[in-house]
Amino acid sequence: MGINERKYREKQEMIDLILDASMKLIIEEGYDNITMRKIADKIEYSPTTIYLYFKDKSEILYSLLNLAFDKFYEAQLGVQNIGNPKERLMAHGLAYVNFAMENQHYYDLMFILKEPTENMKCPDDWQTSTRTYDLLKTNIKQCMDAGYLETADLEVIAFSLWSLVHGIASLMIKRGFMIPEPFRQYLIYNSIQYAFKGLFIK
Amino acid sequence: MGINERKYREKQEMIDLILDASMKLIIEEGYDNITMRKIADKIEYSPTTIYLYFKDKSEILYSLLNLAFDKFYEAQLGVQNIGNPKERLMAHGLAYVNFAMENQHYYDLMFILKEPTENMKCPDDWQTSTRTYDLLKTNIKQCMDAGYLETADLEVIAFSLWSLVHGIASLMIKRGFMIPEPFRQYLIYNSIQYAFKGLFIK
Amino acid sequence: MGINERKYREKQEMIDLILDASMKLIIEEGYDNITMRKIADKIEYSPTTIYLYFKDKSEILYSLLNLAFDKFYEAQLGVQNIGNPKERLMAHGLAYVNFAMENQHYYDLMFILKEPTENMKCPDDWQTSTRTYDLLKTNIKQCMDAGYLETADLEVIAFSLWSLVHGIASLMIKRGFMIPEPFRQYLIYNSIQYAFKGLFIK
Amino acid sequence: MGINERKYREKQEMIDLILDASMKLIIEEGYDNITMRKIADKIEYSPTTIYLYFKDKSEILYSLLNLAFDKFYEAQLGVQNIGNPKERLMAHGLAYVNFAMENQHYYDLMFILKEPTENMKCPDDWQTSTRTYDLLKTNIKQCMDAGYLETADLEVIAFSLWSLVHGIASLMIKRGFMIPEPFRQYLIYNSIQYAFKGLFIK
DNA sequence: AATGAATGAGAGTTCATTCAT
DNA sequence: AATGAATGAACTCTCATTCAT
Repeated sequence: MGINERKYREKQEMIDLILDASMKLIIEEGYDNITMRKIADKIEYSPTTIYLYFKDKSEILYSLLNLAFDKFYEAQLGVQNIGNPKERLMAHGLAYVNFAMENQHYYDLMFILKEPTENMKCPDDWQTSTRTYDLLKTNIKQCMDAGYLETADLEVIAFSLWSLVHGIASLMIKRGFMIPEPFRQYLIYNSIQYAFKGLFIK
Repeated sequence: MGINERKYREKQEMIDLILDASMKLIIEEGYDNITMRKIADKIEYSPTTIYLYFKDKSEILYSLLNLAFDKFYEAQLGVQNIGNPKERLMAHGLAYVNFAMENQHYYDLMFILKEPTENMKCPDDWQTSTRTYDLLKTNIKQCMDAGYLETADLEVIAFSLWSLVHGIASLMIKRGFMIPEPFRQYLIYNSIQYAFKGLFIK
Repeated sequence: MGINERKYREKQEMIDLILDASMKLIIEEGYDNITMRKIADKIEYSPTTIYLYFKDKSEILYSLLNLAFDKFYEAQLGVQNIGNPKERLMAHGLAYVNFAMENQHYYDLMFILKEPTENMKCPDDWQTSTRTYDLLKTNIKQCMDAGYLETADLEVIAFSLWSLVHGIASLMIKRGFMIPEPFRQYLIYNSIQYAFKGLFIK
Repeated sequence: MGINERKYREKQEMIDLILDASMKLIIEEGYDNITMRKIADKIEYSPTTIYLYFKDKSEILYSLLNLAFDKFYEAQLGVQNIGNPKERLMAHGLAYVNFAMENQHYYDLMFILKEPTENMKCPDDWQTSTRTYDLLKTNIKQCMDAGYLETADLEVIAFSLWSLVHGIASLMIKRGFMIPEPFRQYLIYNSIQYAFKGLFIK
């Protein structure tokens, strides 16, 4: 049992090593400049070795994407223990953008880059990505029920809010480098405040 | 003079020919499936010829980007003759998203894809892209002055609104295919309405 | 002694297992699509294990070849109990082609494919393959002695007959798929008849 | 015109160069040990260059095959001016085997190796290979008409004769190295004589 | 006896680019 | 002005094989 466990652990470590290296490469050289050889170089193994742990390149990228969605989902769960629905919804928005800013490359992978999702063959895993959207809808629904938001089509409100935070996040990721730091935070925080504030009716 | 003019004109025509073909290829096969050979095939010249008009591949993409920004700017100018600032601002938002939806590949080029802007060496051309942002700010300012919007930091409002429309546009471009058509338009229109409505105070 | 015997028997079983799997693979996927990994998969052992029983891949193929020659020889022995030399010789020819048709991959291995024999290092085992030729010569000799065949150089007659049946067999194996089944049998049988008939003088 | 002609000629020369090198490689290292890189090395060009003249590897092999069939057909045409049908038919058989012996690797390509024909996508070119068979049938038919051969199913006789010469040829190619030279010729010639002689009725 | 881990060598192919003409 | 010819560098992936355990 001990032996199998160790082997399993070692296998997992190798997988993580490869995924880590791949992610770093994406960060350093961009999504479509990663090659099997570069990954191999980074982990100091031969390219062949990677194929012992991943069927092919797309499986690596797919794993990376799933990892990102998991991290993402967990980051959002953090706000769910806020009792007041209004505060919770606002916190949710902020958490969304904060996650994006702190994990820009994961966010890129999930919501900006085109290829990863295009190359994904098994879209049954889309649930991984809709989980979070459902969370948002729940929070909005509770705001509506508690009278914080005007009664309206839930889909519209949800898409509206998602667009807002996604817009902020992706603009910041793509253009943020042009905005000096203290101001960047200010802009993020107040934009969310400003837009959300308008929506609440009490 | 006549000769030089003709030569200049011919050179311009060739440049346009190449850019047109490149854009078509992007539309047909996606940004990173364009190759010099494919461009050459499309214009029915040899690959070598392209190098007489463009230093290298990235210069083509850079030109394409500038072209996109021009088209984009012009599309937005269309709403400027609306007299009422509130209506004008709302129309601006809609025009933004509509342009994005109707010119998804241009929009991609400008605001979503990573490489084109990364490979761009001379960012002094950023002005091309800020022109449009200035337009937005002007419209917001006039709304504020006319009492339609609460007085607040112009930068915050502008970024907030840009985020919203950019969010809508980019989500639709990346995920829109999952949403059936009549509902897509409904979602776009009402999301904008919903978010903007909250901001106006009269 | 018992222990050693058991070990020897086990070793033999493993060798057979590997050879069986290899032959099946040849049949299923063709001679040069066999890989050590596929053999290993088929026998549900690791690729490494195979190397405990065979020096390398070519040794497997060599063993397979020997196996084929044995099977081949035995198949021909079947006609030896026919008393009449003329009938026996004709039966021999038919048996030859029938074996080839029913064991196309073995036949391929022995007489058509190039690599197996080329890679074979120890051609002292050629005797395995000449055994059968000797059988043919014996049968021809007896036909000559019994006055069924004109007296002539035995080597010439033997080579002539071998050529005929080998020609039929290999053409059928390589091109047979183009000939619809009932006609294929007809062609095989009658070609042999036709050619042999000419040779017999009574 | 002169220029185009020269270019065309140079292109042809390059194609021939590649085909020659490929054929030599097949001779030296066997059909499935040829690689694009080895061909490139042999002609002292880069691998990429080959792709300027051939779509891919299989196109090279396909060309080689066609070349072989052409050569083969022409070799047989040589006997057609022999007036007497019987002599012509016998000469045909000899010419067949002689071609095979003198162009063993072409013969291999056409009639022995499995892959080339398997990998060929466009079997509409099979006519190239049936041309020769038709020639054989014509000669047989004329022998029958002239009373040299018993009246029988033409398909049977043709297949019978083809099998004979193909058998001789392929055995010689595969096993010929074991037979010392003066005897090899003797064997070939007399086997054909022996087998044919039996068939003729006058 | 058996294997998991690892690898070097090599496969076919594509790309942006250059050079001589 | 235009191009045909050529290439180096790179790509993903597969194979037989070995070594330590």
